Amino acid sequence: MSLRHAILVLLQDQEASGYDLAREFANSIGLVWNATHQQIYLELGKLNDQNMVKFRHIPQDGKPDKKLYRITEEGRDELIRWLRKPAAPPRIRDAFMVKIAGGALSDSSSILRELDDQADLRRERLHTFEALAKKLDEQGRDKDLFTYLTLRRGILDQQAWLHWADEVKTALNKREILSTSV
Amino acid sequence: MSLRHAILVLLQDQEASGYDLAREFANSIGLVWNATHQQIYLELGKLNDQNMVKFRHIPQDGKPDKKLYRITEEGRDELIRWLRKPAAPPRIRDAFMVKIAGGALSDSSSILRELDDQADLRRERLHTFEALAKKLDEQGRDKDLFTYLTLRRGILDQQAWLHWADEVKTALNKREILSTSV
DNA sequence: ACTACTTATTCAACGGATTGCGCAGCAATA
DNA sequence: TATTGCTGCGCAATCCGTTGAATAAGTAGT
Repeated sequence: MSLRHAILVLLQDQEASGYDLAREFANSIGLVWNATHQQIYLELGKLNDQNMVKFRHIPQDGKPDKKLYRITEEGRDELIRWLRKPAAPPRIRDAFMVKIAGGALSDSSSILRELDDQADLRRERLHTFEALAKKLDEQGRDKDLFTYLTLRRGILDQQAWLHWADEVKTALNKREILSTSV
Repeated sequence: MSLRHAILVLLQDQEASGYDLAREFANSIGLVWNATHQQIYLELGKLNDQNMVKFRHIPQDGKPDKKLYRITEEGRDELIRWLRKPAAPPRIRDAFMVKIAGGALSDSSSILRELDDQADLRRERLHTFEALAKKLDEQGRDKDLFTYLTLRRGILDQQAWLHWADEVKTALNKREILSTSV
């Protein structure tokens, strides 16, 4: 229910087009909430219908025209109202973990292979988050404290995941050795 | 796309009714995938239409009748096929984190209040997970290794979250002091 | 010259998920 | 006695999200 609110948060700082927002969802906010461009354009349409945002048409040459959206008073009110009431706990839907839970059916080797792939992804994310956090830290992080804290969340999350992956590896290896030695 | 597979994983070990499954989704598997009873009954219906599961009707007295589902050959094949192909990365949708990212609008006190509420929840979960993991460990965890590893994932996740919460608290307190001393 | 990518928006179809409701009887508690 | 809670199943409306595609013009690379 709160793609709308994520959008309103982004529009808080600056006027932006749907395309701009889509890029931010692929980066910064994507850490915390993700959405495709189709969803974003749709939601912007609804927000506009409800007068939470308004836009102006910007003709461009060389590039297609765009619509620059900005948040309205109503939008800001709605956002503040939403911020005040407690957030619903995130619903967890992790397909890879379902595989682990049902792991007795797979063979260890295929689990380990996928684990490594996922670990590569996580490690990559970890590095980009760390680089961004470091940059913020050098600029004095108080200015963008909340961006910094969001990044920290991402960093700790990846680290915990990678740590877990190590546990899985050692557990599966130990098991492999036991079963082959019998 | 894989509520169905989570259900098949559960039906792997034992015959179960929709109600039983709903309870497991609230506990064990819920750690990793959650679903309401409506979704589960609906999905069981579809799985039955596709011959992935079959059921027998159990009349009960004192309690309403129930349908005990079990997995079929086709169901097991489908599950194995699914296990073989790589899982899509989970999409992140954390409303509370959206609030943090847009935290500049809220006052620190309301953020801290909600942070504490969430932390209570996480701490509670941590304890139940730890208790379950300990129990499994004592029974020799190799039998239920994958359940154990799933629990470990939950434990590390809660710990990382709580650690992050501490960071947020100290950061916001420091900031509070700075702003009030000026 | 051809391919691929970037900027920019939108539509249509489908499937997944949520919300809300309804039925039904038993057990326990206030 | 009234209310709440547990066991058990299901339907319908709506909303949210995904997939796939179309359009259009510029730029960068092989």
